[in-house]
Amino acid sequence: MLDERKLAVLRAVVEDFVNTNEPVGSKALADRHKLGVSPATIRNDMVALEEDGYITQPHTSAGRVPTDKGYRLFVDRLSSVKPLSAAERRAIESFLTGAVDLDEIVARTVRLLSQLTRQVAIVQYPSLTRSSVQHVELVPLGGQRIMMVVITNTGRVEQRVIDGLGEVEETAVNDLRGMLNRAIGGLHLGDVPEAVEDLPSQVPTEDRQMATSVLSVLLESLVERHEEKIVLAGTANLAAVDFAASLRDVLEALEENMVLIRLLGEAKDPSMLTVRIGAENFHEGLRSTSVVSADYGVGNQSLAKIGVVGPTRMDYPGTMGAVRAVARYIGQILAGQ
Amino acid sequence: MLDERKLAVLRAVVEDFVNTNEPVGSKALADRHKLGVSPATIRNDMVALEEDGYITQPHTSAGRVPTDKGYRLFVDRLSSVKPLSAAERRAIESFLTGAVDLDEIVARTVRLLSQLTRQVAIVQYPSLTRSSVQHVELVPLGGQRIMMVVITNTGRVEQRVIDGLGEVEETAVNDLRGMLNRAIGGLHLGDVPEAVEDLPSQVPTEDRQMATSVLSVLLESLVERHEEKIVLAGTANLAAVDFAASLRDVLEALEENMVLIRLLGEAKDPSMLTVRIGAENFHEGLRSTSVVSADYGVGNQSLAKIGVVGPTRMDYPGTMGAVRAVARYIGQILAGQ
DNA sequence: ATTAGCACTGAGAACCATGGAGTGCCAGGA
DNA sequence: TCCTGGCACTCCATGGTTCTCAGTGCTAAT
Repeated sequence: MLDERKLAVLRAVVEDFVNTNEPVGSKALADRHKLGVSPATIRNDMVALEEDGYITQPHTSAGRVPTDKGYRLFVDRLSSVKPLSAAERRAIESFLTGAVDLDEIVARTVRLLSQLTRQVAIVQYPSLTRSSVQHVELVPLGGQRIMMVVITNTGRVEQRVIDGLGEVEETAVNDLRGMLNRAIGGLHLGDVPEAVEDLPSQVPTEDRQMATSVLSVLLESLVERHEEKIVLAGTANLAAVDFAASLRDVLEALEENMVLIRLLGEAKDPSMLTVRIGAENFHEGLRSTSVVSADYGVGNQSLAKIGVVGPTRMDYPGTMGAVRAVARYIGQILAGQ
Repeated sequence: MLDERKLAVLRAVVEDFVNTNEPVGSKALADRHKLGVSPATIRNDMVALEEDGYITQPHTSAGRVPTDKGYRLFVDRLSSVKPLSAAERRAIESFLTGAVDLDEIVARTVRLLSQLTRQVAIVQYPSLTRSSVQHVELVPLGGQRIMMVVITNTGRVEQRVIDGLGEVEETAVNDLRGMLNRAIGGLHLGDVPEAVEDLPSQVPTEDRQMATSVLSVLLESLVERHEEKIVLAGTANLAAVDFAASLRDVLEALEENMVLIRLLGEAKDPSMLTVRIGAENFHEGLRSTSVVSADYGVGNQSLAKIGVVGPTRMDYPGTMGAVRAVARYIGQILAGQ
C-alpha cells in the first residue's frame, strides 16, 4: 500500500509545508529533496496518498497539504524527536537556576518553554494528590478564626481560613496542631482521610467542634479539591499564526482551566510524550491546533504535566524535543529541592 | 474657543465612533443626535475641532475619528462614570462570594472584571509592603534545610527554603521561631528590618549562623523583593479588535509583568480612577490601547490596583463604572476576611 | 451665524484579463 | 511493470480599470 517512497514523499510534504506554510507541489518537492524520481512520479504517489487521506488539495490546481491523518503518520513513523542544541541546553540551565520558590520555578519554566518552542506553553503545578504532608500549621487569627497552612514535600503550600469556631483557645490550637502533625506528618495525601478519622474522639469535648471544623476544611482542601493550578505563557505567539478557527476561539479555550487540564490528559510515566493532533482534541475551538505534552516528576513518579499548544502545522520533532527536555529538567530541579 | 455645541459634537463623535468603529460623518451625526443644527454647521464645527487636534480624518473624503487628545477631553469633561446596572451588581455578588482563599478571590475577580468589561482585566495581589506579619513558621525539612513560611494579615503567604545551614537542631528552630514571632508578630513589614537587627546577638553562638541565614532570607523575601504578583484574564477579547499596532505586540506587552506593574502606576487612594489613553502609555506596543485602573484596599489604605486594558476606542464611562465597582467590592471582601 | 447647493475627492467594491503554478493523463521507454 | 516527458487544462492570485458613494470644503443666500 504505502511503499518507502510514498512515505518519503509524505515526509517531504510535511516538512516543506511546515517551513513555507504554502501548499507544496510536485516540482518543488523534486527540486528541494533528493527523491531520485521525476515530478511526474511524485504526482502519481501524491494521488495515492490523497486517496488514503494523508494529504489534500485546497483546490484543484494547487499543491498538497497534510491532513490530520498525515501529520499523525508523520509523528508516529516518519520523524524522531529532535534533541536540543547545545545552546538550547545552556539556555535551560541558566533560565531555571536561581529560582527561589515553587511559584518561581513554575513561572520560569512556562516562559522558557514558550520561548524554546515559540508557541503557547502550559505548565501544571505538581499535583497535591501524589505528595505527602510535610507539616500542618494552625495560626489563630484572633477572634473566632484560624488560618491553616499545609506544606507538602513538593514545596507546595495550601492555605485556608476557618471561621465561626466560637472562641478560640491558644492552648487548644497548640494541642490540635501537635496531634495533627503526629497523625499525618509524612503521610501520603491519599491516606490522610483514614488517618484523621478518629482524631476528634481524642480531643476534649469543649474543643471538639473546633477540631471537626478544622478537619473538614483540611480534607476538603487536600482531597476533594482536585482542580489543579495551571499557568500558561506565550499567547503572543498565536498572533503570528492564521487559524482556520478564529483566534478568539483559541484564546478563549486556553483561558478555561478545565479545558487545559483535559488537554494535558491523564498522567502516565514521566518523560512520556503525547501528541494530539487537530480534531483529536475534543474541543471545538482547538480543531486546528496540536498539543504536545509530557509528564514530569521525581524518579518515576509523575507529578503533573507540561505541554505546548500550536497550529497543527508545527515543527513536531523540535517541539517534542523541547517539551521532553524541559520536562526532564524540571523533574531534576524538583528532586533537588 | 470651544463653545457648548462644539463640545456636544465632539461627544457625539466619540460615542458614535465607539459604537460603530467607523469614521463618523456630519450627516450621520445630524441624524442620530438631536443637535438642532444642519450637517453643514456640524462640518464647520468639525473643522475647528480638527484644527485643535481633537479629531482627525483617516483620509480626505472620510468621516472623523477622535484622537487621543479627543478621548482625553471626553473622559475629563464630557462624560461621567456610568453606574452598573442592577443585574451587573448581582453578578458581582454571586461571582465573588464563596471564594475560599486569596488566590481564588483574585482569580475570580479578574475573570469577573474581564467579563463585565469585555476586555482584558488585570488584578494585582494585595501588596506585601503595606501589610503586617501575622505569623512566621519555621519547618525543619530534614537534613540541612528549613522551610520558612510567612503569613500576613492580608492572607498572603510567602514561602522560602533555606539551605546549607549545617545540622539543624529541632529545639534551636523552635527557639528561633518563638523569638521571631515575639519580635515581629503584628509588625508592619516596613518595620521588620529594624526589629530583627539585634536578634542574632540574643541567640546562642552555636545557632547563630542559622539565625542569620534565616533572617537574611526573611528580609529578602519581604522587603527587597518588590516585584508584585499579577494575574490577567480576557485576552480573548483582544482578538475581536483590530489594532494599529499588531496584536502580537499587545499580547507581548501584557505578558511582561514589569510592564503591567508600570501600567497600573503608582498607588493613590482607594477608588481613585485613573485613565491612561493611547500614547500616554509609555510602552511602544500599547500605543493604541487605553488603561483604566483603580486602587483597592481596606478602609482608606490602598493595597494594590486593578485595571482594564482595551482599545483606545472603548466605552469609557461603562469601563470606568465596572472598574470602580469591582475595586470597591474586592475591598469589602478583603476587609471581611 | 446658519444653511442649502454643488463640485470634488478618494477608498473600496466590482469586474475583467492575464500569468503561472500545479494538476491529470497519455504514450513512449527502461 | 514502473517511470518519465509532454501536453492540455484548471483555477487562484495579481493588477489594472471603472464605478459608486459617503463625505468633504466652499460659496452664496438667508
